[in-house]
Amino acid sequence: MNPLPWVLHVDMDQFIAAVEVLRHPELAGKPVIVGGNGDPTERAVVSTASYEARAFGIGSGMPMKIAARKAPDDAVFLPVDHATYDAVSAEVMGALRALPGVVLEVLGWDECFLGVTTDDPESVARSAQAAVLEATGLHCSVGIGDNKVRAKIATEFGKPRGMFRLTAENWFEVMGERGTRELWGVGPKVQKRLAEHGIHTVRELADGDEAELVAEFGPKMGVWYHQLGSGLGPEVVDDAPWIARSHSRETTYQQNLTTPDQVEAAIRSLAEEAFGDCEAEGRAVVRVNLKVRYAPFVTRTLGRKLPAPTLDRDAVVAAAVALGESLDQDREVRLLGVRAEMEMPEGGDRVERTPVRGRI
DNA sequence: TCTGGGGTCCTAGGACCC
DNA sequence: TCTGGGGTCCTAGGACCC
Repeated sequence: MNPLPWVLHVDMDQFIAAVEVLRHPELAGKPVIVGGNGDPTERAVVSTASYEARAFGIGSGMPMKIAARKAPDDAVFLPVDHATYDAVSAEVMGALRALPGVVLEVLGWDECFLGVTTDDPESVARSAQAAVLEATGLHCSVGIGDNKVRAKIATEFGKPRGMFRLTAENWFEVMGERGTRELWGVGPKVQKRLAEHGIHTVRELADGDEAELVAEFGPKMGVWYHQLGSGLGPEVVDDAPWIARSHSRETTYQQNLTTPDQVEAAIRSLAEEAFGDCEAEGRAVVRVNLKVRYAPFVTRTLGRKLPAPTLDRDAVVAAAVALGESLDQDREVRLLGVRAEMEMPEGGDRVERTPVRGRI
């Protein structure tokens, strides 16, 4: 057989919960729920629930208060511990990067793409699983594809601890009759808009009229969604170091902010922290955005380009505070974020990327 | 019922210039 | 007085992902 280029998608099984069980073995077999500071009465959401907790209908993204109502008496709530997950993630990536002949692209704490040219991708997948288990004691699933889209989607069929191959050959057989929501990059809004055009399944999307999709979603996304229906996507795994394009800070307040003074103090503090990330990288700030959630859960964004790229802390904070003055002062603020966008890296030319957002 | 915090990228529409 | 088309930049907002 001829060696061919393959894309493998490696995804840790219930990563955060598994890390917690690893260091607290007595939790094995119990419903474990990790989120916020571990107090289920506070405003926060679930980061990860163990398989035992999922059996009670608890899942990531769910408010902790709701999870607490669904959870059985022996459930364990734990705080999110970023530093530990960072460290374990680095071990996982290190073990995978050491596999012979692979290019590794990190997607998040608990997942990555591996690019490899081989005539036996399943064998590479087994090696990857063994390497991760050996290095960390954790299990992972692997999707094998002829591009990133198919590899990513394949992983779901391999969970837990398994693998699945999805290519042009079996794409429609596996995905054709499934809903568009199962595609990577199609969320609830796009699913609904597609349905309004009579497109409900993956096959219907592939067979859809591209001009109609472009009219609905614009020149880039229209074409992208159409191709997604056929499982088409980028084939190149890129190991270039990831460079952040923006930094932000966001906080949910346990009590709503009700006065202009409280809002200003919050903006000042968040802007200083976000600026600190830019400063640490020595990268100038070009614009400041303010993201605000009013009660009940309405999001507003305001932004301002700075007169010139700057590393002046006071100028950045002042810009954020000035934006805050145009907020609706009559409404209560529950969650507030400040985003400080940074100048693009030198050279400007950027790798063509998957229009699937959210790198980390 | 109650909804995190970190990101990325795309689009619409207005302002402005030639 | 009535009026073009194209390009670029900017702000605001939307959608999605982990």
